Amino acid sequence: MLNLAHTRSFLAVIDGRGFRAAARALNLSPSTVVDHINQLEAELAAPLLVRRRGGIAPTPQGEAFLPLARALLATAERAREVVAGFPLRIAAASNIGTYLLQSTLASFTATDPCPTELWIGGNPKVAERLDGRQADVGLMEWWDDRPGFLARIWRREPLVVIVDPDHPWARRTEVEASDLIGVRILGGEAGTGTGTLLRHALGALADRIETVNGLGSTEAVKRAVRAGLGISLVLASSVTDEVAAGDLVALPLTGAAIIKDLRLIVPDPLPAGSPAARFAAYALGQDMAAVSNRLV
Amino acid sequence: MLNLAHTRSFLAVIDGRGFRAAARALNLSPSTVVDHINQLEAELAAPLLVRRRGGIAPTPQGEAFLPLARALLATAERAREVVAGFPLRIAAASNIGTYLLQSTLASFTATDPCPTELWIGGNPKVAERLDGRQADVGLMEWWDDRPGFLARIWRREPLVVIVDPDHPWARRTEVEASDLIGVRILGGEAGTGTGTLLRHALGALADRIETVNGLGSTEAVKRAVRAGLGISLVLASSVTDEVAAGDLVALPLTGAAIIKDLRLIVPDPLPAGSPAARFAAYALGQDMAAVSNRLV
DNA sequence: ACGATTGTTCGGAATATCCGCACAAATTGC
DNA sequence: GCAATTTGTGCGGATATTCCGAACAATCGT
Repeated sequence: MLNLAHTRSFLAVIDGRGFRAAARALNLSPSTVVDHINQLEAELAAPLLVRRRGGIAPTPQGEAFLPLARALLATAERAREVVAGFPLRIAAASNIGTYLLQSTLASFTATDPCPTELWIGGNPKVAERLDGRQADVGLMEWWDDRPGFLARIWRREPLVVIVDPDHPWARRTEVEASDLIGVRILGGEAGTGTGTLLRHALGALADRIETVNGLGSTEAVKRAVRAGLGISLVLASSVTDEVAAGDLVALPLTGAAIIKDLRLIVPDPLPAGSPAARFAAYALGQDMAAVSNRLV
Repeated sequence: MLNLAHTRSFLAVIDGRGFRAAARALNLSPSTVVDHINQLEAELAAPLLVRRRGGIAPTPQGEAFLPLARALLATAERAREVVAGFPLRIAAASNIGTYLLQSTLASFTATDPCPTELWIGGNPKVAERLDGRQADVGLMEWWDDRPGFLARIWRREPLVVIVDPDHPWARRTEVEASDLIGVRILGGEAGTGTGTLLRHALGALADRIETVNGLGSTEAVKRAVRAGLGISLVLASSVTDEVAAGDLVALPLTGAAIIKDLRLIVPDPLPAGSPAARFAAYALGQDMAAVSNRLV
């Protein structure tokens, strides 16, 4: 089978009018270029170059091969560009995508200027997009270990209790898990990420909490809390602005700290050097392949 | 650098809708095909195939790569065809080309149907064509060891004395070298292949022979001998027809047999498997590479 | 005639290729 | 249902390829 590296050497020899110049242009040793040409000639079973006193010249076969060789290399280059041109499609769960990912993504694209597409939606939708290969990287609050993917914990974000500034707890510096009993908690209903986490953290007290559902987004929850409709548990990062502005009060949970493990998911045969691999390496601060059990 | 063998495996997997079928089609083991796809994905830094329950499917990148991969393989194939389509250009000295080569060439093209071109001319012209790369193989009576070529003795043909049927020697069965003294010999003048050979074989008697020049071709020599203008020394093979028909009498030389070494010449970096190499191997009954000191 | 340059061969270390085997998961057959 | 088959995959190692530095022959410039 024809070898593109050998073909490239042939073109370099023609263009550089010599083996030495070709070797210099390709960062190879001259003897390697000689090897390449010899193998190319053996492969095509025809002499391609006449080595003569002084310079070199293509044989008729070499002359005929020349445009095809150029086409070959150009096509290979175009293939690389076309494939590399595909944007990195990130799918993130809404609060991750809205509050946490932006800065990471901005600094990533600053160091690695590859086109990216960020899609934000609910956790199940993220999983769905990963499954349907509509996303190259997923960021979500849980992962169900379905096969064909690798999952790593990206960040461990604590949940904080948020109350409106007029709430009785507004002056407190922390909240005990047991304080949550009997209080109306907005969001965090059973089945959601936060809800599951909440019930798990409270243990035996889990069935005595009171949650209100129907509030889709974190933004809606925040508005409801500010309106004094109840308290809530959200990612600390999602309320930094409101806390700074005095619109909301965030209180850490003590006794049973609730940590949300935010996971980064990639399809398992993850080609090394691909945008997805580069982003994962950047986000995790380490190469994903380091912990993968596959050749990537 | 992109690898065409890997690319071919990719196409085979797509076309065969699976790794196993691809491996079968390419006479490879399935694990090799897996390797190829993995390396291709690493090379292009993008996933190309989704391995799913049952079958496989190309990713968007794979879909985009597909036509380029096909173009790549098609171009490589066309390159091979174009280069292979060049005819084998044989240049032969006139008597070799006229009397000896025809049968060899005919049986060669019967076993190896590659397009051939036979050019017949004088010995110096043959060397000239080799030097100017207008011939891929040369067949001639001597070789001056110019660099860049390999020479092998193709055949060792004895020269015979030919006389016309009415000549006093016509009833003899052989001729002594010393008999040639004082006899008018047509052709064989100093400087020609036969002339040099003749003088070398006769040794001390060399300066006592009488040659007539001005007869270019062997055919002209034969006509002159039949006309009783003198005798001559020619390749035995060049007069088999006339001897059989009784138009000429051929007599072997004794005492100092004159053997003409017919040489086959090819350019030195002789690509293995090329038409020239195949012809040389066929004509010599052995691979030229076996005695070459180069990688061919 | 001399050194500088060029193409080449040679031997070796690093690397890639390819396969047989074994395993896991999914599919098929009964 | 459950075993048998099929399919993709990971692993280890025999084999081949790749690539280089060093040394050499031939050529060119001056």
